[in-house]
Amino acid sequence: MWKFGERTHFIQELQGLKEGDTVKIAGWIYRKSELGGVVFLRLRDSTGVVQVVAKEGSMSKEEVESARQADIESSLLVEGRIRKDPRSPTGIEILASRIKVVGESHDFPIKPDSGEEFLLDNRHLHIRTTKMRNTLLIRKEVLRAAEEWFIKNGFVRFEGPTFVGTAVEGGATLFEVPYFNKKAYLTQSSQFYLEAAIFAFENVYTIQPSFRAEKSRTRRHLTEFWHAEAEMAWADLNGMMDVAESLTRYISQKVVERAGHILEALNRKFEPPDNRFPRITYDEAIEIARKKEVSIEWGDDLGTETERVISLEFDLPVFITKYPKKAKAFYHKPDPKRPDVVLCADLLAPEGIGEIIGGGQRINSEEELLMRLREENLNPSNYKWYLDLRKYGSVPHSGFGLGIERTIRWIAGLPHIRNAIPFPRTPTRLYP
RNA sequence: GGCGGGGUAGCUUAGCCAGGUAGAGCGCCCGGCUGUUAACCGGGAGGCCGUGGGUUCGAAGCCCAUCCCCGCCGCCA
Repeated sequence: MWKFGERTHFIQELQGLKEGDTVKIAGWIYRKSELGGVVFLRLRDSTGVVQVVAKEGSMSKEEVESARQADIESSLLVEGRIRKDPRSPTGIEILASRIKVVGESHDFPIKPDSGEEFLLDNRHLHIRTTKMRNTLLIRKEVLRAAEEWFIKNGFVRFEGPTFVGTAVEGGATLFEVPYFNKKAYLTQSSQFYLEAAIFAFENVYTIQPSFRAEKSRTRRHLTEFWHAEAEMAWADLNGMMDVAESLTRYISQKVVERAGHILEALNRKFEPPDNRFPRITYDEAIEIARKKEVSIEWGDDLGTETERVISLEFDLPVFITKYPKKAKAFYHKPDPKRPDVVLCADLLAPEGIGEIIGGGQRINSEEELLMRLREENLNPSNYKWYLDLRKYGSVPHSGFGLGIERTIRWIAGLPHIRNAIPFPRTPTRLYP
């Protein structure tokens, strides 16, 4: 790890040292307790926490006093000797010979009993706390594992634009932004662009933010969320589910493998799914829901209640396939054997978390696509380039989008999706 | 868009139903303590009870309006 400034060791590296070794460490005051002439500082850096002891004998009275004046989150440079002492929280501590306050901090606002809204207003400071750092380290591993799976499986990374001219899905809510003398929108999915990319690279993926201007005040919605999307040439619905399942399993296994200790620190007992994910049809889902006395009409989209009831029936993530055509967006390919349903699949995470993946097989014939656009009262001229993709060597293809924050929420067991992202954006939150 | 809950000290909140001088814990400030672990002990400061109006001798509490926040449903990842 790169070291800058005067420090000789990261805190994690201290464990291997001998009693009496001289070190210079740098960090922020995590906790402080004073007792007469002794000041105990627990100093945190990005690798851990260690107790620093400031007392007369190894420091002047004035230096001890200046350590006493330093409050929580002050940044310090500490020079001292290693001491092994069972009274220290980690069994090791530093008897300071010099403490330099680099940046003062007075009355740090984040306190143990701070409320949710206060913490969100102070998110720029809250991310320093143990719980937030641990949560964001899980996020890091989820993103890393996702990227890694795609690379290992030969997918080509491809980015769609953030500014777009038209909606991907008719009806979905877009953020409008001024674009010189035109109107532009923030992308809500890169799907269409990935569909263009398969003709060049076959199997492609992207991991980038998507934006939805829905006033959804729930624990599973953000207006800006990170979206891992994949699109595969020649893949049918089952091929798509194989990819989605392999990716999801890989992410959950790698997070446990690399950050299992962090999940433990978050008090999360998480078993990565081992077995093959069940795949049930919409029709079967309706049956299960009705047995659990959820009233639902065939043709309705599955509500949150239905999804929860179904996901609680399985210990594993479960795919629900073949929804009624009218419940899904126009680009889903109707089942040739049964045209009132489409070849789509949603993946529901266990524990009532709900949908983390949505996808399916796309219509690959221009005629069929035009027909569906007209059925949905959409203007084909708005989809000119998308229709073009069906004119020049079209192939069967499928794809899906995975919600990164929803996946993090599931794996880390978070009550709310907003803690799965450093600076959440919701209908009411644009600060900090 | 529909339904429900809530705004009281820097933070977390009690008090509201049954109107009568606004209370606690934490934090903060001062003092004490040479082994603290979210230290402990003593003292202190800090509130137009979201905002505007009404009822009343008297409103944090009742009534009306309004702003803001949170959750659930819908929509979705």
